[in-house]
Amino acid sequence: MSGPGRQGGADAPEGASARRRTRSGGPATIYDVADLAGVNPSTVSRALGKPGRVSAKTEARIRAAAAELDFRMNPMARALPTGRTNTLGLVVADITNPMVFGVVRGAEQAASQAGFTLVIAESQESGEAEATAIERILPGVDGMVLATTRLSSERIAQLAGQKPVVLINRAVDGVPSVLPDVDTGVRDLVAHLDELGHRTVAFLAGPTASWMSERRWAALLDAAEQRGIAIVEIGPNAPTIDGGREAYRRLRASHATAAIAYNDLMAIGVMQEAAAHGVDVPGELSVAGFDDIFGSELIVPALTTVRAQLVLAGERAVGQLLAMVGANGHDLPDDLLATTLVVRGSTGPAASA
Amino acid sequence: MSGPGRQGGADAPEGASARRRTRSGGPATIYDVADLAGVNPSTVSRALGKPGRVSAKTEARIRAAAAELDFRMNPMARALPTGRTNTLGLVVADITNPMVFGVVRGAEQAASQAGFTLVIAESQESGEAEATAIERILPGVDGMVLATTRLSSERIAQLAGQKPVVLINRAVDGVPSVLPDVDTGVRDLVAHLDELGHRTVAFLAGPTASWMSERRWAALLDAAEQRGIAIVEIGPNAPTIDGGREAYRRLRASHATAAIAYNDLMAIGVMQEAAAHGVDVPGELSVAGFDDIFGSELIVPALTTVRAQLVLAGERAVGQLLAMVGANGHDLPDDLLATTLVVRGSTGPAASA
DNA sequence: CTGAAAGCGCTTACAG
DNA sequence: CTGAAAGCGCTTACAG
Repeated sequence: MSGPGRQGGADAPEGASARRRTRSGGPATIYDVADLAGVNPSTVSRALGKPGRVSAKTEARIRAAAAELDFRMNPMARALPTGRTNTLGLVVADITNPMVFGVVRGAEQAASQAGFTLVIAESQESGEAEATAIERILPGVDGMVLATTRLSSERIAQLAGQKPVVLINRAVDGVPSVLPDVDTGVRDLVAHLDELGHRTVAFLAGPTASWMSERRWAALLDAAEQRGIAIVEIGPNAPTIDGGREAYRRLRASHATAAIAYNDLMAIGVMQEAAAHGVDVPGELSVAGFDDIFGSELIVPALTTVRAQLVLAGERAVGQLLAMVGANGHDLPDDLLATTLVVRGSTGPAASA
Repeated sequence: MSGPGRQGGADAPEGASARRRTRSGGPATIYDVADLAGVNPSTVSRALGKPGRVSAKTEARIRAAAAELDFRMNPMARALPTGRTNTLGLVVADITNPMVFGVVRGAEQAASQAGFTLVIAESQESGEAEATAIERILPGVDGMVLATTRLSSERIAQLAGQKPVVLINRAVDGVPSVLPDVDTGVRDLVAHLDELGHRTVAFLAGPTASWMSERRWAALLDAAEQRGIAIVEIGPNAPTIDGGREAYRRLRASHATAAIAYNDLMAIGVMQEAAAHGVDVPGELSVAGFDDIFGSELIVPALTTVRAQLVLAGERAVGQLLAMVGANGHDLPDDLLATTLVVRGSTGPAASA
């Protein structure tokens, strides 16, 4: 009634007029394009598939016909004979964890830039759910990146035997992975606490199945030993704000003057619980985390943390994957991702014992 | 060397022994299953496709064979004859905006619960990029949800003509959408500010193409007029922390005693800039936002905001979509999603003029 | 450079 | 209830 549209007459959108010339009335296929261009369907396939395998003028005619018909290659049909779907899978533990945002963004960008589609699945921190999600996604992808997976090494190796797999924050023999340089960041963090006079610190571990939690713990153990600092591990805990809150009591019972949480979410939980108990951070308790997620800078005091390059991790992981599926000639650096200690307000001089 | 595995002998994993019985050496197909079960491939298809169309004993035999061969239906092959991919698309403006996390999670859960795969694409706040992303994703999905799209209504209507489309935070004639009850939340927020004595407030708008920014502004205009409160719109602005920071100067120039930002991210930016200028929130300036994202509660003072039900929005959107593609019998409520004013520390009595 | 044919792994009328 | 056949929209040797 009001405004243009609805008419569908002379100036109808391309889509509408294009549809008329179609065999089935549905979207155009290479047969429709072939008809319009006056060539064999196989020639259309070649012209649109890889460039330069068809004479320039034929290709031009075909492209014109394709444009006119608003032709779009059917990815399912293409996948059948080739076995390649042009789709990559990304499975993350908890899509709600700010830590994964960076990974997802990096992965999505790298994938779409290469003309690949990204399918995403969430494991919800459960090995069961993760296995199911992978099962569902596997047949439709050319490869997948597993970020902070909770799967067993055996299962991962088995998956990697079926399709290209790249790991983020997890190492398994024979499976490529993108890993941060944990040691450097941890060493800096422990040095920082040492300088502040902390003699006993606690590590609030993540979930049992978290490889990265163990990795961080191992690095902390080394660094603390070297400096003669007492260190204890408390956990396992859920890698969430609530997990941090729940660990608070045991943390205080340990009499540690500084807490290092498996990730920023847990560190934030500890700070909230401290505030609820009237315990000053960093006056009475220093708190540090890992990752530097959105929010770590907002909380007061702002959180001291070991920053990870999450977007880069996502990018590199799909870069690797693309190389493995033969879709990419990029040179792939396989060094560890640098890690940075970001000192903010949540760490301070050790409370006098 | 160390530990089990590598042998591939008698106790080899299912996958390995299964692969032997396969025609091509690759993954099993229905033909392999048919051979093993001694039936026609079409019977395998029926048995595994829809239940109860094959005799119980045949079905049992087929399932056993399928399990033995570790058979997984090839989704591409299935999609070709049926035209259905069992995949849904989700396109979001900025995957890095905490506001989308909830949507993604809700969508992913609803989709996977229905046995659907979720493909995700990011438009990066650009209509161009969004169009490209949609183009790339469209042929492979049964339908898509567009969250906070920047596309024109015409383009959206056209898309909706090709495949099922459900909108989140956007209304277009004839296209189903999941929308929050903006008016209620806004009314409560304005009442709250009125009670605190604010006589002039500013709205920091989002991007030009944001339907929701206009919607919120319209509701604010109504509510402010009714209460005789002066209101001005400042913008457009990027819907980010930086966007909020950049709007700060114009905000202060307006002499408004309270700022309502298009979203929480912008509100946080305003608060950061206020802090940088030594302006006390809420003593000298009240600030409020929309959505209640992760982080709004962490910042100090905590942010007063109009909470949206993001996870629910994601769930409902794919619920709708599933119904449209005929994959779901759920009854679909189409009421507006309730909105809640969450009063926290960032709003207080109006600074005396 | 281009055509004609076979095949990718399923589904679905059509018979029986 | 089950088989045999055709077809979904592409790609890719194989000829010419």
